[in-house]
Amino acid sequence: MSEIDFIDNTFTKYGLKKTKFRKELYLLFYNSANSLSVKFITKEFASSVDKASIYRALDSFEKSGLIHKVPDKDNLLRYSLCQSECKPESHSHDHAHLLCSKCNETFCLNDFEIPIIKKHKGFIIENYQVILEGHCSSCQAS
Amino acid sequence: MSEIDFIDNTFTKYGLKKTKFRKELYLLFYNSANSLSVKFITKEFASSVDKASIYRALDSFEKSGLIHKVPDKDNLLRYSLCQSECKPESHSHDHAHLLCSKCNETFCLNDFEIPIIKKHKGFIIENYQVILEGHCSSCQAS
DNA sequence: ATTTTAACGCAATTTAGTTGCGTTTTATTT
DNA sequence: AAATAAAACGCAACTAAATTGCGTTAAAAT
Repeated sequence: MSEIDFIDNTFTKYGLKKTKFRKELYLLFYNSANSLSVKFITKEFASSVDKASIYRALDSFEKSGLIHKVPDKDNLLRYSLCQSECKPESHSHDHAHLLCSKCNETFCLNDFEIPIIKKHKGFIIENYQVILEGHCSSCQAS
Repeated sequence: MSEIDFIDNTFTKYGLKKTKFRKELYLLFYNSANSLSVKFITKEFASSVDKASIYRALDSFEKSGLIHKVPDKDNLLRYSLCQSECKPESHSHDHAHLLCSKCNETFCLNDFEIPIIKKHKGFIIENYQVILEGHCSSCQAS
């Protein structure tokens, strides 16, 4: 199945309209190894797409379970493609994220193993995330 | 050593001026089990202190190593008293935080054990945090 | 007591993100 | 294929968090 077909099927599956912009946006996530910040996405679509449309698209993608929020060094909105099969209202992303303090990128470390904990000192834990702060491979030279 | 003396010594140690507001602010952290949001702090000082002063105080406290940022459910600024001895530019908070999805509070779980990892797939990890999402004890009844 | 410096209040500004609304485009139904 | 319904769009206005400039006040050092 080609990328285009995959995106087409996915949009149909989640009842998303296939507009030029939204397909391109999803493709951007699909072809990106890392997470995408709103700033990056905005630049990518330059003046061709309004920011309101970008925010609304990201929001509906997230609600559909296509992408998920990831932590950002500056506390801004940042999203990453869902690897596992996510459904609306049941995102499950028990993998670690690395925030590079040099390039400010966020990387998903899908193979980072985390022990599953469900209770701790009276707290009921439903979901958790591990944020690693450091330097990514590209930023270690400088 | 009384609280007051402790705060006095700490302020001297880090070259912070002992103003009424800043001493009260630090005391607020000192007497609080949990983290404090800017909204809470603002309410606490009502109209007596300007928000600019609050933000500046928090910033200088953080730079001095007295408090550290903690994650917030709504991505807002939130701080917690440093437990270990932190120095400017070398905060180290390898403990977990629990974000309660009902009351939106953030709790530091200082006794939550995390295995120390320093390298992973080319990444150099300097610091990390674990964010647990769930319900705190007070919010389980409802 | 004087000077220096950090902290202050107030107001204006910046920036991320949201909302309202009329229009366009996609999907559905006839 | 044409008409209708529904989602997505652009534009502009708006909200709220956080920051900054600046003249004034208060604490620390001389």
